[in-house]
Amino acid sequence: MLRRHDRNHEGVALTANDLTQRRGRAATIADVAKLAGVATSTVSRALSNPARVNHVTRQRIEEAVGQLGYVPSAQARSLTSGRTGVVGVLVPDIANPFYFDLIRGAQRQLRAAGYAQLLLDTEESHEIESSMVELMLKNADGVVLAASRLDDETLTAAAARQPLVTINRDVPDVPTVILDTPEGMRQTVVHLRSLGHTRAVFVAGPSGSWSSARRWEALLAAGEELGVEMTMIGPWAPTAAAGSAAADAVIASSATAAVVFNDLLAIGMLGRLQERGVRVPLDLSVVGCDDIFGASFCNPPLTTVSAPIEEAGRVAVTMLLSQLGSAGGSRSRTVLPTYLTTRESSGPAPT
Amino acid sequence: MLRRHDRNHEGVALTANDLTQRRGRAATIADVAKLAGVATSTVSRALSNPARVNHVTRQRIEEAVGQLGYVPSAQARSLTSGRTGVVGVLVPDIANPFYFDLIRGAQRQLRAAGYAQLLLDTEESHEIESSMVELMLKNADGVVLAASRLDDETLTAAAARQPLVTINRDVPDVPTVILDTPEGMRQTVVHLRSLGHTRAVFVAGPSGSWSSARRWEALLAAGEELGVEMTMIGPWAPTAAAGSAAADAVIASSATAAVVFNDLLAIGMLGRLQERGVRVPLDLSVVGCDDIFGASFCNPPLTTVSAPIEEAGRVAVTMLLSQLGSAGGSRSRTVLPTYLTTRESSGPAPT
DNA sequence: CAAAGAGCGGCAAGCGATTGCATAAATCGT
DNA sequence: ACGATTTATGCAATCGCTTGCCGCTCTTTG
Repeated sequence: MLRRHDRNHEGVALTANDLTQRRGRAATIADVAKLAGVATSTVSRALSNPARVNHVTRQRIEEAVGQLGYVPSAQARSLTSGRTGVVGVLVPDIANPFYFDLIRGAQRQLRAAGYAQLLLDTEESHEIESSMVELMLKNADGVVLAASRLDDETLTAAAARQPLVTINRDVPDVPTVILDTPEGMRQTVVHLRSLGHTRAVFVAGPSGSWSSARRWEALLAAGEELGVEMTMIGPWAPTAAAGSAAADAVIASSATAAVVFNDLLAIGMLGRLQERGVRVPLDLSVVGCDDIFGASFCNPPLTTVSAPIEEAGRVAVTMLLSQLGSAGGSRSRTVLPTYLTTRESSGPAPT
Repeated sequence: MLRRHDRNHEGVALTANDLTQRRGRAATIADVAKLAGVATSTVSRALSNPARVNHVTRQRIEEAVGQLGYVPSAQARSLTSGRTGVVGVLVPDIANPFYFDLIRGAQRQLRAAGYAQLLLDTEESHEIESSMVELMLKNADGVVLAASRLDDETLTAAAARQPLVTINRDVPDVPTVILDTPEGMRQTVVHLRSLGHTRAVFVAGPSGSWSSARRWEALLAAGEELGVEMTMIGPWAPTAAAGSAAADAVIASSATAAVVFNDLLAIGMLGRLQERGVRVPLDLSVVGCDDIFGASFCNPPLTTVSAPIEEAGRVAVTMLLSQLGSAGGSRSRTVLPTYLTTRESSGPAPT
């Protein structure tokens, strides 16, 4: 009894003190323990495993937590638990709308699972990406790599050391979610052919891009099969600004249709084409890829290969989390379908 | 001599062992120390304060680091140092293009200073935002709050406890960067008046939005001064989807011009207006706000109030970092200018 | 040549939490 | 009524790293 009384007494004293915001640092678990008159271990348990602690004690602790505005330090916690509660999401360029939806999808899923998203921009750089992946090894529970620039071995090695999922990058032994743009590309060629086009040009993305290479392959194959002569120009950076240069190059070619690496580039081209007096789709058909924000309301609205980007982000995270939970052994390759969305930037080939 | 030899010997043995990736967990500072034959403290210093360690020793340590692929744990490091190297950036909706540039600006500046960006989506929710701010208190070195939904007291209290900068939210004692949209709004009214408009409607944003309220105030004042009758409709969510409903409401009004809370909403309206056969700008002028990605190439290109959003992100981070460095006492309120960018969605009032 | 530095490196005490083990009290079984 | 459980809590080690303080070895210096 006496002891209990003492505790309360002490508690009251502390309360007054602490409610003035304890000049200095934030409350620690020790402060809570002292206020509640228990050991830190009890506080810890009350918070993470309530069943292990007596009803009354827990209540006292909760009250103390409230009074002090105590928030456990994720840092300290992760030190012992080994888990950080953070997942790194690496994208080549946050400003690219393509990644917006991806980021959002990932964020949604992550939030739902109680994880925080550490968003990192690799600035399209191999080196930055590499060092960031290295960093995440110790400082995140897992990594989602969108459109990685790393080579196969590095990727495989990284995946062996930590939970990792790539998006749009297919390497053996590395879990991945793929947007099946080749199928979309095939549909594109079918579409163009049916409109009478026989000479088309592929406006390529960055030279290191896995996606760009895949798209070109698919285009080439479909073109051969369907009788559309495909040529490639590029590479270009996947930005609207690069679109101007690309537009000029397309005009210089003799193609009647341009299949563009992605919508950003395509939208950039649209502006320049208008400047140069090229009417889309009358003089030239333009098909983009990704169906990003903006593709539906640009002028003219862009025919493009639609991809379930947000879903890709969600799925990637889900795969990652399943890796985290059960040690390995879940599906490790997901292919998401894409399809052509025809809008007004494609039309009959000029005669 | 003998001791030194022993160390080397031990080192060699370890090397062979460790190069096989030490089945199990990643290398710690202790592993490096052992391999290099020094104490952990020396390794720590070699890494964070090279001058404090002998040239030769340092080299040996660096070699060990390389062999083991050692990466310091940010968690453990932040435990002692108190700094996490992370800055939380809270935005209401990552999928809103307005925030893209802001995020990018913040990211750039953060990277340059060696910080990581923890991007959090508050989903336009007061509660989520509040709990996230609380979380950041312990788990980040500072917070950037974009378009906060929190009330003044909460914000003031939070700012008193941790480095914090708001964007587009002006509260006494809270460092902030403001996009001076009222000035842009004034310019908008001048522009519309000069085109002959005398009845305009303001399409309001979310009800809790500080920015929306400021814009309306400015519009009202300028309207009164310049002889433009302003009315307000709304509120609407700041999304393209909400634009349809807003468009219908605008059509129902008798206004000849609509000033829209932001571009997302405005772009959404454009589509619906076209559907309803309302020609922009012939029948109705539309002015947006923010000049986001898409505003320049939608149909018609949007007249809008341009704001240096990316710069706002950069400035916010800079202010935050200066708070972190020198304990307080730097400029705490930055106003960034905005101006009207006229494109094709505004024109003479219908007669 | 002894005293005083300067340069280097080690020891050990934390940082804030988690957790296996131990202990004490309460409950149970027979 | 007493040993066996069960329940509730405390103790202390530990996670990986930083840092103040101490001590040893050489140089300088008067």
